[in-house]
Amino acid sequence: MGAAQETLGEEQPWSEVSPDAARRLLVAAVEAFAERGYHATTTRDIAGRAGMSPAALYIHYKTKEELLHRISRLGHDKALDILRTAADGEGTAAERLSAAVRSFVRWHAGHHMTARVVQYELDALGDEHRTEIVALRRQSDAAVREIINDGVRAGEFDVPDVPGTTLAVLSLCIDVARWFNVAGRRTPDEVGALYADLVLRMVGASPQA
Amino acid sequence: MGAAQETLGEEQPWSEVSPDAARRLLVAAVEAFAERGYHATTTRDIAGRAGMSPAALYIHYKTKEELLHRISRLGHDKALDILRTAADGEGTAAERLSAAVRSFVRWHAGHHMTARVVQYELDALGDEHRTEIVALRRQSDAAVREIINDGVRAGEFDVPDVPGTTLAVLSLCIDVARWFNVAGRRTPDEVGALYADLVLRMVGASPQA
DNA sequence: CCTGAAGGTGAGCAAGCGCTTAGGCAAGTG
DNA sequence: CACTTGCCTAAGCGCTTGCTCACCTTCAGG
Repeated sequence: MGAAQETLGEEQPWSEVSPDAARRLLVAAVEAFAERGYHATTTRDIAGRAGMSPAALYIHYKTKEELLHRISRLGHDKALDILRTAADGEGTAAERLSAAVRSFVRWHAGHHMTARVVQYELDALGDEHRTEIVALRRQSDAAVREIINDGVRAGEFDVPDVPGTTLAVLSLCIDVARWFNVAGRRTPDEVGALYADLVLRMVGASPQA
Repeated sequence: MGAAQETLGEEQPWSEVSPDAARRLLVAAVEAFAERGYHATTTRDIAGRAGMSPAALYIHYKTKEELLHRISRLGHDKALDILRTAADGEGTAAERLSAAVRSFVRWHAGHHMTARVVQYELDALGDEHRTEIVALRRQSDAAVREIINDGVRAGEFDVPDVPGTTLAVLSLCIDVARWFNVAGRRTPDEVGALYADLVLRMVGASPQA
């Protein structure tokens, strides 16, 4: 029940965050936000999980909202990077779409705590921070739509409604963060494989691309 | 920005809730919870939207959590009713699955405020109330799995992983409540039709069932 | 050995929270 | 008429919240 066990699925070291105390606070915040939601989490809880006094938080972050923003920004950067890598990769549209869904889903399952905060606490952000993040999300949407459009143009896919299908594919992947449970029966890899297959069916790709 | 405009998409009268003051409070709570989340909503806000003093809330509901529970219970009852009606209906498995997805999605889009509260504020419930609601959700899962199993048995569907696909179908539909926007380009009917088609593809039904 | 920056603490403030209480008013009943 | 009942409010209690402030410790550089 402690932080250590809960974090097993999240081997990511958040290595880009320094100094060490700031990273420990950020990791603690991810856990707390994921478990109870942003608004139900107190700054005392975050500081306590990081083994510090409540005041220590404000040495490294101006406000509680800035902590959320940092998490959201890093998470969206990572998510967008995953999708762009797949979109810009080699291979047929089906192969790239499959790879995109597989790695995107694997990230959402393997880092489901981070992903939950990233995907479901968007409107806890302040106005400026939210518009910044929304811009990143539009880029994610564009990356997926790009692959699907390629597939349609190449005759690989049969998609009557490209924007709608793009939305559905992303929605399907994102919602993994809501239901995925480390104690469940499926590994992130298995869910990724299942979802890649389902998405190829959604776009009408010939089976087993 | 007032309550009236926001509620346009939700013509549902919550007719099962009486007396009138209790219903007004419940509608106000749905709006507030959907916009800001359960924890970020204050009892003063709810009472204010209903045109009452903060104390009036406690004449009709014991706690703020009881309000959430009532909303969640009514919403889950409605959602389960939609799925069971489709599952128990006439026609091929493809027709029943299509009808289930279409009406389930239409409800999530048309009542997206209620649905958002119902689907995304589950762990704000107290322990007892949550287990009660989780039981209802398992029944929803069973209803969808039943249709898919029927289709597989009849040779209509090609589904390698029935539990996983069931989960994905429900997940896809539920997430509509997160992104659907009344100001957006799509009507609930259009989203329902699109999603019914996508789901039939996911289960490998022959096109246009 | 002194100094100043960096990183931490304990105590606590102002504001806002969920919820309670005492009491008021209108309608229905003997 | 008196009295009860149902619904509502004004005031406010006890507590928690995000955040601040005065102060302490550690340690590198001159």
